[in-house]
Amino acid sequence: MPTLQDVAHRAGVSTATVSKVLSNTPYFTDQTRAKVMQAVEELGYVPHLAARALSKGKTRIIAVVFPYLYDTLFSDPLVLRILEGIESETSRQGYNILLSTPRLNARGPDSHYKQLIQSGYIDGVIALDNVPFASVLDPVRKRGIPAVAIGYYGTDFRVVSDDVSGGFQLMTHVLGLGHRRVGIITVPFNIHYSIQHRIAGLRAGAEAVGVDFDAFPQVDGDFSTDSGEAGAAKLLDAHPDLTAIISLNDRMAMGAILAVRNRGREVPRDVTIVGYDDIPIAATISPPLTTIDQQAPELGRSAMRMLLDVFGNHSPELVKMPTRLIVRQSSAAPARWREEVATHHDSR
Amino acid sequence: MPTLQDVAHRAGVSTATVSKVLSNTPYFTDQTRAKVMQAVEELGYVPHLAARALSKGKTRIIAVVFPYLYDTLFSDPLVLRILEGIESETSRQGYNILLSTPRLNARGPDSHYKQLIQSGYIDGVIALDNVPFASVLDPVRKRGIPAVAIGYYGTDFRVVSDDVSGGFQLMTHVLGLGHRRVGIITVPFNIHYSIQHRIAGLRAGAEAVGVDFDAFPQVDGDFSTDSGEAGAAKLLDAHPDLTAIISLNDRMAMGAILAVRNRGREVPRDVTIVGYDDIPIAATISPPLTTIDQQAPELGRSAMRMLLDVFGNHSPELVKMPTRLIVRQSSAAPARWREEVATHHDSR
DNA sequence: CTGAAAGCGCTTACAG
DNA sequence: CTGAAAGCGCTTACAG
Repeated sequence: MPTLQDVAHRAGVSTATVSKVLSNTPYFTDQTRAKVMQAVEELGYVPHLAARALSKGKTRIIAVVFPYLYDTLFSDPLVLRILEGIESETSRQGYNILLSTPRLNARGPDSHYKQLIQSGYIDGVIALDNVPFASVLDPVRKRGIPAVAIGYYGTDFRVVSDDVSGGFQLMTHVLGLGHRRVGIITVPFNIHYSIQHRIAGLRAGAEAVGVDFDAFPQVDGDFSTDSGEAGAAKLLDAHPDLTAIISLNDRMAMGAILAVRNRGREVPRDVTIVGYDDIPIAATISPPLTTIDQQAPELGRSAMRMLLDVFGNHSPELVKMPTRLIVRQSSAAPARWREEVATHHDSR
Repeated sequence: MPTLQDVAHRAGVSTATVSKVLSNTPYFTDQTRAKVMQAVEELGYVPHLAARALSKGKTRIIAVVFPYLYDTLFSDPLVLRILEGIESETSRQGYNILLSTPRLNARGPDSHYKQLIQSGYIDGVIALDNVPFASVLDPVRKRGIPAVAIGYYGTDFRVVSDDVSGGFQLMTHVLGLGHRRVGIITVPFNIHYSIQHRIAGLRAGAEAVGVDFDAFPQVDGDFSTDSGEAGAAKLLDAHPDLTAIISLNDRMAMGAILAVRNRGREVPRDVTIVGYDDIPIAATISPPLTTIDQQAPELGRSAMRMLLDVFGNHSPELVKMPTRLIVRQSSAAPARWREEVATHHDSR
């Protein structure tokens, strides 16, 4: 591979000159500039990034860190959407993505990851950081590397989805349809900060309509479809009069739809089901799912833009990404069910 | 950050000694070894990867290349599963993943990607390479970087799923249930090599049972759920007597289920639907989908292991990953439908 | 068994 | 406007 030296020789100038011309320093004759560019062209010269990294102290590599907490990391479509957003902005800016999925437990992330962070390979970090018991950003902060978190934790510079508003939209939609017996499938608080905010939003939504949130039965799932099915089963069996179930992610909502069907009822005729996330599949299942769009790709893009701000020594403010209620066919007014319930039961 | 020099000073030895001790060269007093290790410990020394990369010519960075061809890249669950496999093996071996998603068209991949490949940052490449008109591995080959393709194209060292066998399993399963009027939803040949092989497998399966494959109607989709729904609609409207539809991916199969329902029929009672890929959602939709498991994570792991072989100057043979037929509730014998069809129609 | 020295390919004050 | 030289932090023949 041709080096800077080779280019310098062929152009008849010093390596310093080549370097400066290539980095677009001003104050150069058009002539030298042309000579250099021609030599670059003829030799097919491409800068050696490791060498540049060593002398500049900058690698143009961004570590994208998704802690490997649950097995859901690689089965969660949301992760891929966020990655898509980060990638689009990152490549547009000429940065590269080093994908890191450290194992994380209460004692912190694994040592291979910690070495990577300290290795000088990384200009900046974008991390999903949403668990209370440990942060993948601890070693990053210690090392003084610019970092942005997508989540409620770990650093001053953060991008979050407006989970409170999402919860609010979901609850007011369901109550607005006329439902008053609503079950909720959530996830243990300590697993995920976002969930706490979504719950707060649900509560605020109920209060706004003048309904007692604490009267609504809740069960815990673990994000998986199976846990949603089990949770909905538990809710429906304990509270047969429920007309709606709010699930705090889409996959659990899909499980809830199955549970409703298994009990010989229909969605949304008998029970309204709403989810959260708007994963790609949500629009195409049957019935298509009413849910909250988090704008995951935009979350990722926004994080990368914020990181560039941090590079520039700015102190960007928290970005709170608005959520959007996506109304599809899985939610409907409860009226019909109430009218039909008597005859429906008789006909069995 | 402490450097090798700092460690050398504190341990009272030369940098050469520190370097060699750390790289586990033999021939050292236990004493010097201990002194060095202690200094490393006390200083919290971590090697600077860019410096090491420059002097060794090795970065321990693997580029994982997913060409950005269709928008399906980031909405295809299979991609995430393959990435999961690559990641697990890669991190186990102490390598890092640089994720690259070059834009690819007939003139080849974009120039940012080509620069990256030539930049000296990359020790090896694992690429999804499955389109006939251009290869992301061209620049890699030119640069002489070791590479493994997951797919039918681009390099001598390849890992593929046994698509022929997958097609064979699918067809013999459907025919084995007794179906003889089978529609097929595929994708234009020129988009994806795997599809050609799956079709060949379908044909072989039909021939093995003594059925004329060419008598089965085919329509083209584009991998999306919507296209599957449209395709199935076309098939069912043109051939109302079909009792089974084979879709060459799961998302199109999910669309096909919708199309069946929209026509007032049921899966699998009236029409059997089978898919391909076993994406995570396939098990949890209603009815759960009969499909082919490609073992995507194992495909990824296997590619990384093969790359290590190539690093070691071996010439690994093509790996053909076996597929597994996953029988779920979306497929059933057509008998019942045939018995009921008359009365069923009358009752409308 | 250990060290001095050159070199990996770039960039960047510093001079001129 | 251009260049000589030092330096980024490591590794690796080569000596001893």
